[in-house]
Amino acid sequence: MLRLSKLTDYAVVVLVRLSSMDGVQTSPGIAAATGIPEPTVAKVLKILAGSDLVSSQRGARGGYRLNRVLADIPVADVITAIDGPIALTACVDGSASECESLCMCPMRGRWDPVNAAIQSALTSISLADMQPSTIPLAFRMPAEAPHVPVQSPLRAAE
Amino acid sequence: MLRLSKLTDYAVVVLVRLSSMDGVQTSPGIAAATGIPEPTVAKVLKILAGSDLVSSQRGARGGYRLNRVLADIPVADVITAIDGPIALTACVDGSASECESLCMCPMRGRWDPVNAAIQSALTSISLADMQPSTIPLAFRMPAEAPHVPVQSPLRAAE
DNA sequence: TGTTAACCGTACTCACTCAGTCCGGATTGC
DNA sequence: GCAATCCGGACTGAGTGAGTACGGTTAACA
Repeated sequence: MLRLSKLTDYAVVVLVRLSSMDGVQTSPGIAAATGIPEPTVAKVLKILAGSDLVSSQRGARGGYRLNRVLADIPVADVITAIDGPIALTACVDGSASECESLCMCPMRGRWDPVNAAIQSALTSISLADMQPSTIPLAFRMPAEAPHVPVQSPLRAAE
Repeated sequence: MLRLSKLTDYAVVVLVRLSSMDGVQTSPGIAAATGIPEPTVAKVLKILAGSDLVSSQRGARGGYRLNRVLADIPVADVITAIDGPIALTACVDGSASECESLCMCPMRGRWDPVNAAIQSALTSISLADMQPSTIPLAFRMPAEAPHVPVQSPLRAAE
């Protein structure tokens, strides 16, 4: 499975939550609203603040505020902020030190078109496209509901 | 970083190597040619055989043989064979048991368009596109990579 | 000015996953 | 029968990431 870190998933949840209310929101408040552990929310917000996706306000009555509207935040930005540059293999980003020891690697640079395709796919989708309003079913999922994931176009890949 | 398992990387190398010669090839031979440890090559080939990408022939003078030409093998097939279904988050594939304990997750199903975009991107690229001779220069990633791929590294594998 | 509420930064631990290895068995050609 | 090769499973060590804890800093407010 192409793996995305859990923190990235959390980041999207947090950003969507931030956009749902005006003014600043505290990390405990977001944690309570989303069900994500509070220290984890704080961790995610801190990283996002470092990438200028949100801005922080310290002190009493402080909190976090979204810097841009959701439609202006491509998914690629969130993934890059949390996980670092989007690259499927170590060969593509800067950290190819390991590969240098294996100089006969015949795939050097071959993943570039794949990475480029994924990069452009992720850039073309904004967080607004992932908002509940566009797929109105899932925001309030009753606890007893049998877990029926929204039908995924990816099931064909199995 | 969007993570792809090393085995998938190896699988591409192995498949390209298989396509470069007629007849069956043994895993020790492929290991020697690619520099990948032999048990790992065997592991990759076994998985690929289970996905009908290659066929195996047991016994003396046995080995592995490519079932299709490279142009008929999309990258998505290789990734699916090695890593399982292409899905960025556990919510999308079947293994969402963990998510059931967190029923207020507002992102349920939201990753579907992202996964679909990546799936189509990966399906549109075949292994033949990753072969050394076929990469158009314009496809190279300009960003943040002082690491210029070695030209035609596949020769080293022959 | 002191208290309080919130962010900030770092370090730590635990658990999980994956790459790589090993071994015995089955199959096939000579 | 022997040798070469694939087959299948189990095991281990390393790496990584999620989550936690704690003390410090900043700013609003009474």
